[in-house]
Amino acid sequence: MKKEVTTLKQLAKALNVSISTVSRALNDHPDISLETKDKVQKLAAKLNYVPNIFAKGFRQHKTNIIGVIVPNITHYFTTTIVRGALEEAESKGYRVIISESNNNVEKQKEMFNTMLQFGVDGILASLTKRTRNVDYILATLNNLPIVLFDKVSNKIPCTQITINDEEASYNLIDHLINIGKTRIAIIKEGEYSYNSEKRFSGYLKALKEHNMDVDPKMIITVEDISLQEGKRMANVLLSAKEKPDAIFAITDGAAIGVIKTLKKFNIKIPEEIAVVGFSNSSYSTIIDPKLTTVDQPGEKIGRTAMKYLIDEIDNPEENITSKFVEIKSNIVIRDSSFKA
Amino acid sequence: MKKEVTTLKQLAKALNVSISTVSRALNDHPDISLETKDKVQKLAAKLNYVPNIFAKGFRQHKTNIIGVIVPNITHYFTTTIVRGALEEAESKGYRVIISESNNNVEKQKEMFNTMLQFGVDGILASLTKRTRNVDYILATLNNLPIVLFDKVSNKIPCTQITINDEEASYNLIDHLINIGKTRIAIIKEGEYSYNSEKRFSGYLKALKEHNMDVDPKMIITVEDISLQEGKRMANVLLSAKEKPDAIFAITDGAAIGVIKTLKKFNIKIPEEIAVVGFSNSSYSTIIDPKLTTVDQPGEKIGRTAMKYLIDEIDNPEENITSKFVEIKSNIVIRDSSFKA
DNA sequence: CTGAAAGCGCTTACAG
DNA sequence: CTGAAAGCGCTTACAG
Repeated sequence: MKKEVTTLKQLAKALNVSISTVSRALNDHPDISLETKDKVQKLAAKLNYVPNIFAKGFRQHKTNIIGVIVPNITHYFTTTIVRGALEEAESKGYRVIISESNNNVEKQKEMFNTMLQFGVDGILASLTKRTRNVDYILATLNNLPIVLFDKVSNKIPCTQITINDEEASYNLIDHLINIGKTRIAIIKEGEYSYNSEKRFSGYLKALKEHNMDVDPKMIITVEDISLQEGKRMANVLLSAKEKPDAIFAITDGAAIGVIKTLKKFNIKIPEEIAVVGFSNSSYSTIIDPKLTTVDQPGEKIGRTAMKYLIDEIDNPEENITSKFVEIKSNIVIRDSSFKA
Repeated sequence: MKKEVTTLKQLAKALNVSISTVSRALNDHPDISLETKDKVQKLAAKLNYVPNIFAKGFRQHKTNIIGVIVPNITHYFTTTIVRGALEEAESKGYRVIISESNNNVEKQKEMFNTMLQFGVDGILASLTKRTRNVDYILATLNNLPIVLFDKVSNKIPCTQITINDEEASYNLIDHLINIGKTRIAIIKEGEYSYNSEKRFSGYLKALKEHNMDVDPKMIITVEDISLQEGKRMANVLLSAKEKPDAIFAITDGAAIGVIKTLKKFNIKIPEEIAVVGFSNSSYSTIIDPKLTTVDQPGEKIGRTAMKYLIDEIDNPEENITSKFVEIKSNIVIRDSSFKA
């Protein structure tokens, strides 16, 4: 079905010049006379000539395609990152192939391979939560620039873009302490989760700096954090002998689960128990009370990551090195922790 | 930086056979002896040979890449469609290039052109709301198969996948009437919006079939429907002499805006005023009361659309024809319209 | 059963 | 200032 498309050959024939000349004229090569350039370009425009990117890329070992791998494309935060990455890529003449790993390590491995096979110029990836084996990623890194974002891994020596998880988390807890909370619980994931660990260490740091005790009963670790787990773990926390007066759930989803449970028991938020989340997802203003959380600038993360990647594609360096870039995020204080 | 990759040539040299033979052996061509196939395939595996898809595609005038154009990639419904489309495409050996038109007609036009230039094998698109000029799409359609989904246009003779908007909307209104509502308002968009019009006609149809009057005061049309507009328009409806006893907002976002306003005025939902939306977005269970809405099976829409597209790519037909496919959606009754 | 050769559309070092 | 030729990695009709 693909119809005939104008080629250099046809232009050359119509104008009685060589293909080389047409190619140069179209690429504005300095050698070509203005006159020739002019007539070539006019005809090209008239015949709607578009270069065959793949012939070109094939020739130059470049496809102008960048692969993006994300664990779950339905997450709002992810889509804002993708949007930023797309904008940046398109403005520089690149196209983006997207794939979803569904948090499945096997699928992720397959993605890296097919991306390589499809000849992408570089890969932007956020890893699945449980990425243990990174051998194939290291192997890929030998062939292509890779930039990681959000879910990164310090086992991979490449550029990694994250937000200031630890600092933001510290600020959240600091805020809770400042409004008088003294018994702050956290709902987090295990040490396999990069982001969770960072947020947890921000939590610990804040408590320590305020000389507050760390009560193991107030530290809840779940396998896979979610709204459901938030609900469940709020129940667990409420059944403690000494209840918390604030709960930090390391994702908005879980924080919303917590709020739902607290509301069920008619617990006043934030007076009896304050709740804070992380992400500033679009849910955070739908829920009542509106959620205090950390605003993660997704588009900026996406743009920044793509910028670094394209830069590495354009200026290949021999030695691959780790580089950690933190994007600043800010806490957004709302009714779930503070009533004006 | 792109490193050396194993090629047919290298395999041929190493095995002392011709490139043709290697190519055939790898493609399991019946002419080749089992013995040869075996030794070629073994070495290929050992050297980690992956075919260069672009050389192949270039040769065969096929890229195995499909372009997907969506108005806004951050919409949850859109992401579920994309997920379905990705799954289907990947299972058939295709990759997907995604681009966002940001509901901008100029950008959309550019997308179609660069997709063409990048040599995609087909395009899957959801159009921007205000697509008037479709000339360039018709021109593209001459070169490539196009399948439209969600935001479609009957001005373009191609396969179009939507949900049963009219029917679903009819069912919603029917439900409201059955629970005793008699004064049902609708918040919709103008006639430039395909989906809005369909939903509106379902509304009218239901009223008519129940012999209910259509009160123009109960029909609110906004330019661009959103949560904010939902809030605003709920205020307008509340200031009417005769208030509605149910409000149908044609998107969940707007319905949530309506609920927020009603709650502000302490109006009982659903007793005084019931609220229904459309989409079954993830917000619909976050809001209190949970929202009655229409579940749109996004993944199925995506899978179906991609299936049709790939089918058209594989079996090109000479004459392009319109084909309308409706995916069934179901209403989900929740607290905002019915208290058990 | 295997190979030599042409060609997909483009760029570019070389020659003039 | 312009052209002829090689080559990117692959497939396939043709020949043997």
